[in-house]
Amino acid sequence: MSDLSKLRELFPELEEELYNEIIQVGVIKEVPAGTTILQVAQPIRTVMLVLDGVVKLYQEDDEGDEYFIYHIEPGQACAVSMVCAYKQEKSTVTAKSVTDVVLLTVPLEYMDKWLQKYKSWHYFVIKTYRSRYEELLRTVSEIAFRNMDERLEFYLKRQVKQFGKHVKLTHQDIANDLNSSREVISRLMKKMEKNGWINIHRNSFEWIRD
Amino acid sequence: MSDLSKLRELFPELEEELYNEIIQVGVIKEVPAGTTILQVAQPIRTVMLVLDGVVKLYQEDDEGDEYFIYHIEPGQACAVSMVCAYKQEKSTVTAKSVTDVVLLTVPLEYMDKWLQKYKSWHYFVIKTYRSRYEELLRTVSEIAFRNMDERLEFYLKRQVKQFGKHVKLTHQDIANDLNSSREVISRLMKKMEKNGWINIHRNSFEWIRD
DNA sequence: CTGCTTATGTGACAGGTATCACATACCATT
DNA sequence: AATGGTATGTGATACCTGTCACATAAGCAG
Repeated sequence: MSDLSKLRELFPELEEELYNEIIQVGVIKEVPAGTTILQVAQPIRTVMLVLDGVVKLYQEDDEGDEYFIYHIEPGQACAVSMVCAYKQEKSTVTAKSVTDVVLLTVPLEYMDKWLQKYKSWHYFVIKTYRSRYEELLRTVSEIAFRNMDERLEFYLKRQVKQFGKHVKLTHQDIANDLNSSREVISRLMKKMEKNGWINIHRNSFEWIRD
Repeated sequence: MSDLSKLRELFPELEEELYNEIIQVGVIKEVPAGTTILQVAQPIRTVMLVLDGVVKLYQEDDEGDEYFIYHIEPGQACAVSMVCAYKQEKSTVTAKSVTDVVLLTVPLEYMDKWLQKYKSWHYFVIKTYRSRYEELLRTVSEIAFRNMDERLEFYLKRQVKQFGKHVKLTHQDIANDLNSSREVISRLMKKMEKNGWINIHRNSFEWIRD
């Protein structure tokens, strides 16, 4: 399949002329699983569209602790790379490929140019911010109000939704994403297994409820 | 001062024709301090621009617990009321007037109409989302990584920045905003007073450091 | 099969914070 | 000045979760 038709399929809301521009100036990047794609601390000079694979976004603090925020899927753009275009705050957001990923990177100057030129791009940018804003609100609510067991459940469900009932993550991975510790996660997951919610395997778990 | 010139002053980036439209279709609402202005749970049919006073945005959960997110000042719009235009998720965001507030409310249908018609409105909407998105990221980072003493410091500094060195809030108010309890806040503030950061008064405190 | 590496299980303990109980202090009103 | 209502101070206690120590189990390489 050509890049053009793939773009059309993944981003169906854009204008025909814009597809052509994207193809012309965009650079396809293939990134293996586990690569750090961007960090807010470093100035970013490109906007990224995800064509294939899953990218994970998380906050990182000074001591290297992480907190999982959300996934970016094919057909979505990285709101952070759009934010970075402008002023840079201290918050250290990091994007990492969870699977092998295919990105389309566009130099930042086109971001503004296209905002001037294409209505569809405008809507796309607004849509991206809007949905990410909502997602962040939900995350705030989770951390602010819920205990670890509830947050773990919410987290696991998100992973299952993204990757299917059989999710390949160690307890340590999960603990990192929730800024918790392995032992806590192991204990809570054991409890979930006893309650018949999941099966625990080595390096993975399986959601067997709902 | 006329509404028009006030608009121009507060929202200097908009187009002349748009100012006129806003004046024509917008409704000025004066809201006393302490009023709940919007809740995501209820469908919202207007976009709100703040002309005067301070609006506070916070998350609320089922049991009525709150978590302070950010302030909306004159010259800013409520990103939530823009989000609400579209799909509605479970998260219950509430906006409340902290001081007496003057709002300009615009029926939601103009949101889209103006996006079609005015470039400046597009930029304004994007700017609003972008800055709120950044703010939310910082909030996530605070709750995820910091203990109550650090979050309290961050919170108090924001209040000081917004209202000046002398802030009128009881310990109970603060505890509500941070989803903590009065006793905890009292103890931590006592410690801050001992360290020479603040003076504690009845119903208020005073920032005396930095 | 054996041993090595990594993942998971589990008890003991510690620190942070929520909760309860109650004391004290401040302010407005009479 | 006395009273009542509200705000603040403070100890005791309990729960949640992070940490340490170590045991057990699963998979891989030889």
